[in-house]
Amino acid sequence: MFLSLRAEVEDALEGALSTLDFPTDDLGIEEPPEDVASVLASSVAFRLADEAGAPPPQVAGRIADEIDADELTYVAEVQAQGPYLNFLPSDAYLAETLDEATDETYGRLPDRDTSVVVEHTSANPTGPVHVGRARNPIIGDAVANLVDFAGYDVDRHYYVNDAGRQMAVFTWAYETFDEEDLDEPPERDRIEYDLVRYYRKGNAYLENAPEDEVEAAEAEIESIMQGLEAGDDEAYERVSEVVDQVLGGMTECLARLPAEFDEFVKETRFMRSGATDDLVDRLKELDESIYEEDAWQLELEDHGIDKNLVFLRSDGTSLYATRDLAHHEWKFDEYDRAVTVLGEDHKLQAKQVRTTLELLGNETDQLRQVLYSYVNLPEGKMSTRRGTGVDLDDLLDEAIDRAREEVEDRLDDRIRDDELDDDDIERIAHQVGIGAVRYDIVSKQPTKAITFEWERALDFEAQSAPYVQYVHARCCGILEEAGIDPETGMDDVETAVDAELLETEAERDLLETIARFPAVVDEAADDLQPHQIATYTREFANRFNGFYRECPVLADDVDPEVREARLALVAASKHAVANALSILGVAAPRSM
RNA sequence: GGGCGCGUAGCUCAGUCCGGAAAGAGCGUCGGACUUCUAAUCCGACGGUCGUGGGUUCAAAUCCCAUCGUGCCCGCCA
Repeated sequence: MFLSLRAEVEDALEGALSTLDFPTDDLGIEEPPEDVASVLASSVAFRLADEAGAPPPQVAGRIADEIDADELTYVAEVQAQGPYLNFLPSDAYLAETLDEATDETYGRLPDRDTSVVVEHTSANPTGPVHVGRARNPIIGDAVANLVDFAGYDVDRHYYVNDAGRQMAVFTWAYETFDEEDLDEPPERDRIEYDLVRYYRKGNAYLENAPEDEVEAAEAEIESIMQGLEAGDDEAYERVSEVVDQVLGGMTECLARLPAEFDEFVKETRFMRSGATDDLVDRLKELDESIYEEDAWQLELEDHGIDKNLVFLRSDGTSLYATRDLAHHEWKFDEYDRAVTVLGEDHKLQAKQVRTTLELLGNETDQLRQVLYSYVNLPEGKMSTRRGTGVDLDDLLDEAIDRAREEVEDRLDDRIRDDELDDDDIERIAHQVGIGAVRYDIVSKQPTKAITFEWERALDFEAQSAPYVQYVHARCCGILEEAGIDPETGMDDVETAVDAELLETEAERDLLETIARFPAVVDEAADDLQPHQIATYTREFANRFNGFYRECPVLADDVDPEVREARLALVAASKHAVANALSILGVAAPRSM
């Protein structure tokens, strides 16, 4: 609805400016500050002051006079306030918003008939997911949800690095050592916690064992890598035994967030299919290709990249980057667009990949990269190989535990009786605990550095998930009290209500905020920035709480018609906040 | 040394791409509001030369230049 209003304002303003013989290239349309009653404004009068030979307020006045608001549907009035033009919303605007928003899918944009693959997480299958990389699945999942909600057909991919040296090391260690060689029991009863011990053991061995033993081990590792390169089934199966098990465990951990995938794409796939070999041949043909120090590389200096991209080692094996190029060409074949969420340490590599894909004749506009910076510990980086770091499972467990304590404490303090049973408490603890962890991460710009601290990560105070979740619970509470089941009975809400009955400022503010939701989705999806949705949920919650304070819905002294209108407003609010939370991947509790 | 991020209240952050209305939240501090549709809420107060210095503009947190601090990267690793 906001988008229609905006289009209408643009048209009207453009018309008025051309009638007055002013240029129309920049309409200066902007969103006014909060304390101004309009929904859209324009500062165009500043720019026109010179040309008009009059001060901005006078110019604004002339433009306002030129627009006949009676001819506009969504604009009730155009006011010149000083140098600014303000467009006030009409009742029709609010009525249509209310009508649209009482639909469950409110905010979802029309299908664009465009497929998008969102690749995220793609952590090496070496062990438990740690918090250092937890931003990736959380941001990645939210980006995928966002793009999906914005009307694209989305597939979620996890690109599995199963051909790198570390997987050969892991395979060798898994085959070489036995349970009794390991120092510690698994930290948790799940397969990746068990197997990571072999990986750590293998790495420690390679660092500390006598030289001749290390050499023998290296020979074995090398033979695994050569086997993979040759597309050898036996090597592939040996590595897969480790990869599939570890990945299975990691998938369970990620599912707790929840972050789920449509497909796990292994990089060995592109070695076995011959795609990597073909790609190497094509790379060799490029003008930028050179053969130096026995290795094939690409000189990208002319394209603003100082570092050469080696694509074939002197021993004839490919590199991660080579396979990733083949992987990207495959994605371009299968999808209209590709989005990759990756850590900022891959930035240079991402640039090389993009440039090289372009040199190979690909349309790289369809590739977008979302970069985030890692979460570090106060004492430094987290590492699976060294076993330093906080496991994501532990963080989630702790968050749930603290949320449970919180629920129980609050239950004791409650003035009202809430009929929360043990299942409710457990459900709320999960929704709030995990929601808080996700929200904390997804609500910030991904490029900001984060240092992990328990207290901060587990802060449930306002401006975090529970604040927004509570608004949803309040909506559900009102609906239930009115005899409507928020999960199944939302169709029972009377939607053909008179929006003019919503006459208080709090009601209109809330409705205007609801009206902006689809526009927020549109812009956030364009920018691939889910944190814009989080910012919106905060504003929304703020507005809703204002309404909740000022406007009783079910009280006895509320006029029945006003009651219906307010109930519709609550239903609309419920949909807006539930959908916004679902984009963020944060649960929307029915009670808390 | 070079490339790319980040720097806004004591703390954690929106706002910066696309310049406009005396800079917005939350936490913390202080003071208020539960016989009311759930107080994980709300209301009020205190708190800022938007890292620093220049420039462009009618207008700069936002654009340009310089500078300082900080993070990441600069492997025939992934």
